[in-house]
Amino acid sequence: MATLGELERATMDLLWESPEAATANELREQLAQANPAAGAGDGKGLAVTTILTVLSRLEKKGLVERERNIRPHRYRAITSKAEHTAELMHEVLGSVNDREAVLARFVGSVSSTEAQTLRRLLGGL
Amino acid sequence: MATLGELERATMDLLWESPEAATANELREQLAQANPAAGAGDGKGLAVTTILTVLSRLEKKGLVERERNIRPHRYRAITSKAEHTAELMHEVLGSVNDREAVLARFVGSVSSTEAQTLRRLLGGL
DNA sequence: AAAGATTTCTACGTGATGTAGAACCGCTCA
DNA sequence: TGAGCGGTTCTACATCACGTAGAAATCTTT
Repeated sequence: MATLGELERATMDLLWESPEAATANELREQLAQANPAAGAGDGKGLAVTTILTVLSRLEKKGLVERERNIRPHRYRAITSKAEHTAELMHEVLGSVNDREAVLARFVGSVSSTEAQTLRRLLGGL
Repeated sequence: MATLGELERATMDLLWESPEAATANELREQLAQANPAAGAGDGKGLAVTTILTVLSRLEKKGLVERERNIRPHRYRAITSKAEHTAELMHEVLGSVNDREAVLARFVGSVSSTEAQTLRRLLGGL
């Protein structure tokens, strides 16, 4: 799994929140809305081609898929954000030998309520 | 926490395994040993300046500190690899709103033995 | 002081990412 | 059916991170 740039992440966040597949233009507008052109306020935000480029790259990275049959292509996230994030965590964890040591520190610095959540999720109740 | 390049990671791995602080030259040799010059075998591997540059960057990133008072500066990792990895995991987790959803998927895709480990670590026994 | 060891500065190549113009393509409307 | 138009792909440039290292500056040691 690769690391995402700022615009890539913003785009993914929109796609992750959208239940429906979105078009590049829709995303472009949502991005403009969320990002009121901090600084040089040109009003319309990014160019559509920019969004399309980013979407293509995200597709290449396997995070996004699109419907090519309809004309304004519609894009959707392939996995949920939660799924993706969990995978990232596993990936990080997979880069070490002593996994237990890492897990120990990981759960060690979790809030007590979250620890509770974890116990529940582990079926330990 | 930033993402590490290949050489940066290799260097950190050496520092993480070393109980003593190491000099750039020592690291240079260890890297040459671990990496038998795959391809153009020049024998001595990377230049010392290369190692020093990488170490400076790692220092700037807050992963490494050095003793400047003695002459061949000695470098040491500031945190353990386990600590660092656990922090990374927390960082990833911190980038979402629905933490529980992520944790659910995370523990859901852990081996049963590892789940056992987690329960133990959580004091659930 | 000269020579050697060590560190800092400066710099270049490459790849990822932000950003977008130019060109191409299919559909609609006059 | 030809001109436009919205939409997509190609190509391209700037910036930044990282690998890599020479040149220059700075200790150490004899």
